[in-house]
Amino acid sequence: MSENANDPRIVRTMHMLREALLELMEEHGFERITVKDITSKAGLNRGTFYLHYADKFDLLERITEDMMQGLRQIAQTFDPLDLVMHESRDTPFPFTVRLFEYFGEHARFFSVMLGPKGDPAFSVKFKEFMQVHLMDKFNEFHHSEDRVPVPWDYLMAYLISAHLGIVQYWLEQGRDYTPWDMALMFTRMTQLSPIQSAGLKK
Amino acid sequence: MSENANDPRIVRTMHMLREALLELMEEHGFERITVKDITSKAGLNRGTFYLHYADKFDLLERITEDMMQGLRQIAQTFDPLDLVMHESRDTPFPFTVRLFEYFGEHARFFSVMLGPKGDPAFSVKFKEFMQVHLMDKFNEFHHSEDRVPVPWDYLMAYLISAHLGIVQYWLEQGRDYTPWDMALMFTRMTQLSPIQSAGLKK
DNA sequence: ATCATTAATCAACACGAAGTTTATTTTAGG
DNA sequence: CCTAAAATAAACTTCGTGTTGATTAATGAT
Repeated sequence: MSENANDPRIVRTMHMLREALLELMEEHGFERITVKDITSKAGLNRGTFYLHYADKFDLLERITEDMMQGLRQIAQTFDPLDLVMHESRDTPFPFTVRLFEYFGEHARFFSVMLGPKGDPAFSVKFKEFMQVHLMDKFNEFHHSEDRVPVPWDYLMAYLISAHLGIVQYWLEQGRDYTPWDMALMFTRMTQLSPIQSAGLKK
Repeated sequence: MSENANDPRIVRTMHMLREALLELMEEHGFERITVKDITSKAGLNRGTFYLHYADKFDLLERITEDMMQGLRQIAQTFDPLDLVMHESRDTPFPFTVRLFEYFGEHARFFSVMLGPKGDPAFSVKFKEFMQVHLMDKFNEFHHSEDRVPVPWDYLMAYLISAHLGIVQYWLEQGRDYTPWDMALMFTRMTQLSPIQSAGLKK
């Protein structure tokens, strides 16, 4: 054989461990979970766990890294032309729609990780992602430092956290709107409020 | 003696355990901390811990409850007249100033708990507090359901999370503005952006 | 200053999970 | 069918937990 990551047994085992962890996190939160819990929920031997992961932290990190990778991949497809195309119309960025679709596809992960049983460090990662891929696109508008009612960095913190809150709430509500609706909310909120807070427009 | 909570030994011990926990959380996060760590950092016998708390979760809950109690006490002093008084002027609510002073007084706690090593469940508690004591005051403006660009509950989630983000960022930055400045930021942000997002004003 | 009360310390204990190791069984694929 | 590697099984050490009983130290009232 000699193959490693392609072995169907490994793929299957890792998948079951990941699913088991997320299910347990939903119930008890990461803190209360033991490796024993994970493997018994996955129907695997406890020793098998250590064949693939160092500990439960390692397992969570691997899952997280995969999800962030997925987000970065979507971010690559971002077209700067969209900024111009959708500036004045009341339509969402296709890029943002795609993001919400991704959240929906991996709803359990994002729901747990961004929820009350989740990992606050992940929220930070997530915010950094939004800073780079959503906010920095708008920073072209930011040139003059004078006469702004609110410091620029605080406005950024405000907006990023606000957007995170929207995603969290959407997941909590069981995704009661479509990704398209949500992306449109994003667009509207970033176009109506923040620009005025920054003092760039009446 | 027969006194209980007044005994200076108890007060001293509990205080040292609380301080030790917060220091350790800053370093390693709650998850990695053991009761052994806490007591040895506090310079106390491990058995002493169990004289006062059931486990490390219990300890954290007690601290948290005390802090929330402090917040609720401040919230009681809120004067509805402030809403009218400060509506059009560019001045912060005294109530909000007082809140930021409180965050500053207990900066270590809030900084840790709302930070990447903190407890996401606390952020939820904190949001609930803001919902009740900040947002619900403004809900008078909300009467007509039709023709709003963004659903009301999503706007609330947006605003609350945004405000939380401001507090978090302020603590991260080492409180580089005064509580007065911060409260003014709150006032400006809630007055400039959200009302327009709600479609109540051009 | 003395003394009864109670907190804090110390040592020992059983228990459970962690992480490792070795031998054995099962499974995938040439 | 047969080989390589993954999964299982069982044993083992280590470590933290939560508890208990005996001892020492401190507090506050007399």
